[in-house]
Amino acid sequence: MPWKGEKDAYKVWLSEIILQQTRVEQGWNYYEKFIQQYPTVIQLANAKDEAVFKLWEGLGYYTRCRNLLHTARVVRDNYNGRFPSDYNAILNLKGIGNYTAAAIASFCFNQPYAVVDGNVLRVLSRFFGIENPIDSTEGKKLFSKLAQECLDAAGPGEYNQSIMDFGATVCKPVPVCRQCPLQKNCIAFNTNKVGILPVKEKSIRKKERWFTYFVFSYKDKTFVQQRTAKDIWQNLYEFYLEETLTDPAWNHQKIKHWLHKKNIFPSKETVIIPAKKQVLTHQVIHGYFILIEPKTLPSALKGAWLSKKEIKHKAFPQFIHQFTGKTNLQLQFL
DNA sequence: AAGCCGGGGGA
DNA sequence: TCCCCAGGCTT
Repeated sequence: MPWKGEKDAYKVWLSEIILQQTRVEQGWNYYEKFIQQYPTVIQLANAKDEAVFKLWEGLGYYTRCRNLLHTARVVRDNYNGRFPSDYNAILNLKGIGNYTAAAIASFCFNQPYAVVDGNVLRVLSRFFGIENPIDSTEGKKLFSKLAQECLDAAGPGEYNQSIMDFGATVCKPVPVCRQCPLQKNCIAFNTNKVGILPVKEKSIRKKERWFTYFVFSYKDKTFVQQRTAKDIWQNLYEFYLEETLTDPAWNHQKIKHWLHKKNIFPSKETVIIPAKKQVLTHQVIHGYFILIEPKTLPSALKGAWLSKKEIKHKAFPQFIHQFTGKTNLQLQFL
């Protein structure tokens, strides 16, 4: 792994935050961009929020970005720009939970705290044949206690790296038992339960939502607004949004009617572009982009009219980015 | 204790 | 499709 042996707490922290629920191949370019742009935690702390969100754009779980900024500023202001080495002090920083605190404490300061992530849960549940659900409260307690007991106190950092590497390369979701050096003592292997471990009890129900984005452009500017509600994509930007519970099935007649109610009159034929659906953790977003050039500037909209250049510096969710970023047709329109 | 938060890739 | 990813915060 590219970060092997890294001791700089800023770099370890940054990479751990970026890699939370994120594959290495997906997150590593972002890590390198961040380090290049902000080589020290002080420089990150001094950055403008919008610039950091723009750098984070596309990574998902955007509260991580908000917490990243917050913690960088706490480290700058309360810890003289150096990460604390005490486990509980690390744990108290925003965006850092049990896993990340143990990772920083053991990798950077060689303290005896066992990491428990998806890899570790898989390895422990299989090797010891534990069928308690890993997402139950008892399960979490049981596994973190067991992990702590297994920890090699002589080299906690190296032990933590090793068990995660093992889970990532051998004891994978679909494991390579044939190559496994622990096969002989693995309870799951010997009782033919590799396929059912680890056990999870909760399954996520996904909610369907329909987003119609009206892309208003007037002269060389486009209307955008920032998402502030307690909902997905907080702090990111978007176009004018109309949400429905079912497929609005837009056609030109329906749009004309909708615009008329809002006292908006297009100067030319509108364009309807079905969006590519976006699957999130708890919901599926479907929708449309409807391009409109009004005759006069609609006054009722609460937001900003920005030029193409200004829009480039704002962070948008991937659902919108896949639309603004791709084709020339849409770029010309913007 | 349960629900919520993105986006991508592999089987 | 479904599952998983070097998880954490809010209610």
